[in-house]
Amino acid sequence: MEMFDLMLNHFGPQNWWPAETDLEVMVGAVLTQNTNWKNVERAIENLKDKGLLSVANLNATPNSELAHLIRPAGYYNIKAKRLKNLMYFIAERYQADLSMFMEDDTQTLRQGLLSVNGVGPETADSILLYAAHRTVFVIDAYTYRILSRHGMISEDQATYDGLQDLFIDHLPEDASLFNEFHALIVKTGKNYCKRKPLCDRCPLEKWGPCHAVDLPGNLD
DNA sequence: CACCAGGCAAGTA
DNA sequence: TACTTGCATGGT
Repeated sequence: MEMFDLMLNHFGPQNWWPAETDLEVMVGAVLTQNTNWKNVERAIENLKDKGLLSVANLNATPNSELAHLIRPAGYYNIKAKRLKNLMYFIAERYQADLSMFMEDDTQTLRQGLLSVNGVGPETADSILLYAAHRTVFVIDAYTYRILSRHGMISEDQATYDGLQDLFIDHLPEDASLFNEFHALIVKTGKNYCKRKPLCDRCPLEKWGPCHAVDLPGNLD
C-alpha cells in the first residue's frame, strides 16, 4: 500500500485549507509560519471581526493596529509587515484584484510571491495549491521528518526543491491529490517525535514495517 | 520547568 | 556558501 493510502485510511480526509475565502487562505499561510494553527484561527477571527479581510483594508491598516489584532499568532510585528508586503504585492501587480491574480500563470505567480519579503517557498506553494488551486506540491518540516525518519531520502535530496521534485516525479499531476497528500503529511507528522528516531509513536512504523510501504523514493 | 508549532530573513564567518 | 539567531504567543 502506498504512503498516501496508509495515511488516508488511518486519518481520513483532512479537507484543507480551512478557510472561507482564497484571501483568507493567503493570510493564514503567512500567519501560520512556524505557528500552531489554533493561534492563527484567533488572529484571523480578529481580522474578520474588524472587517479587515480584504486586500484594500489590510493595506490601509497601520502596522501597529494589525500587529495588535494578529497578536495570538505570535511574531506579530514581523507578520504584520509580511502580511502587508503580500497585500501590497497584490495591489501593485494585480490592482488589488484577486481574480486577476488567479488568472496569472503558475510560474509567474510563484516568482512573484517569492519576491515578497516574508514569503518563502512553503508559504508561496501553500498559496498556489490551496488558494490558487495549482498543481504544486507543498514541502514542510514534517515532510522531511517523515521521509528521513523512514530512510526514504538521501542528504542531497533533503532540500525544498529536491523533495518537491521527488513527489512530482512519483505522483500524477492532480491538485486535489496534492492538497490531501500534504494535509495528511502534516496530520501524520504531528505523531512523530521531533528529535528521537522512530519510536512506537511514529505511525507508519506502527502500521507496518517500512519495507512493506511503497513510498515515493523508497528504495526497498 | 522545557519543548513545540502548517517559516523566513538577516546576520555571521 | 553554510550555519546561526531573532521573531513570540499559547498549548502540552
